[in-house]
Amino acid sequence: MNLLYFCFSSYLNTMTPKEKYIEDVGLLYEKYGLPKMAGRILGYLMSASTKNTSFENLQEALKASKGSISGNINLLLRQSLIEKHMISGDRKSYYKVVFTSLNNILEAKVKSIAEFKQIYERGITLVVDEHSHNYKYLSEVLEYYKFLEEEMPLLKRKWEEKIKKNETP
Amino acid sequence: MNLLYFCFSSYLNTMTPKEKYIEDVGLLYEKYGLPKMAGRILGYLMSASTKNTSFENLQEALKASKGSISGNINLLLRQSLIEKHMISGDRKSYYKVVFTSLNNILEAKVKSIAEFKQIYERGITLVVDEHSHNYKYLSEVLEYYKFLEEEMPLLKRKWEEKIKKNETP
DNA sequence: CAATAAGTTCATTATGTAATGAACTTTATG
DNA sequence: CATAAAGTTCATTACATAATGAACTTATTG
Repeated sequence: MNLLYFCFSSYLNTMTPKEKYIEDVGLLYEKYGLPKMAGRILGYLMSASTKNTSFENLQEALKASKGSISGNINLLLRQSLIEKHMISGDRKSYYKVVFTSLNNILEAKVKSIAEFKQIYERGITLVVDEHSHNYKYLSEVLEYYKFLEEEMPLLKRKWEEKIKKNETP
Repeated sequence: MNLLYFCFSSYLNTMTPKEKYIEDVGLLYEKYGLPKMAGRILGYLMSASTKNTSFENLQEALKASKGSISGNINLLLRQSLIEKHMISGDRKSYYKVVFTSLNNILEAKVKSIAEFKQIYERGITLVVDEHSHNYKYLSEVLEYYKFLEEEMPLLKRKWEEKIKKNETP
């Protein structure tokens, strides 16, 4: 993208659908706790039409510093949201979104359920009066989280079975 | 809490279990997107042994400014996480955690599922080659979100039935 | 082995969000 | 109706987190 285009596009406030998409993915992931740049990287990788996306590609497309790209790539690698692959005879690193870990989504949910469940369990030990509003409140919420904790593995299994059916019809 | 206690407790790094609890609830909610102060208010309200908690109680317990308490109370009210109640002959406002909206938890989840689903739907329109890694990736994730979107209402119903049984045994 | 490419590290700067506190509005009371 | 209590608003300050960019490491190639 050259300077002329850049000036025009920002003046007229136009973006290609792809550029818009990248920014929106960035914002969505930011909303759910990742750095915006990490989200933008995911947006670029997800909407990429070329097979191989390098560090350099990302830097140019997202117009960000090496440091930021490097840091956020490694964050995404640690969270298994992307993976690195190499091409023989080429010293660059290439990245793509991870295909396998769909259950990551549910697993993250299960984790957060466990965290809240613990907080409610602790809370209940601090409320002395068993007839109080709070005691009843905390007990019920706790029940709900226990329910969710039981149900999540069932949901996971249900998904796995559905996949199996589709693969061997 | 007097100054002497404050100096001691911070110097020795001791906190009552309740104080520790309030801070931990604050951190947990901060992690999931609420301002820390809003989380601390929830922590205080949840672990309160007294029936009525006023604005003033909160301000004293959390050692925060009126402005911060006010802003965060109203945030929590808007999100239906707490509710206000009045006492006749008393011009103060009192607050408590909301008992009813357990399904808020699931509903928030359903909303976030819808947001991600939309992002994947948009992404798929940007990837031209139907045999590419990304096309397959986005299609599968999209399937998964559709599955979750279908399952959530079922889960909700299951919970409601479980509650009904417990109420009329 | 010098030169360069690829990526990392980290001190500095920038940005966004939250808390503060003083001034203000609203409501009640003697 | 003056006074005070209860809470809100908002400009300012503080804080936490992210991005930058230059110096650095590591690997590669002519």
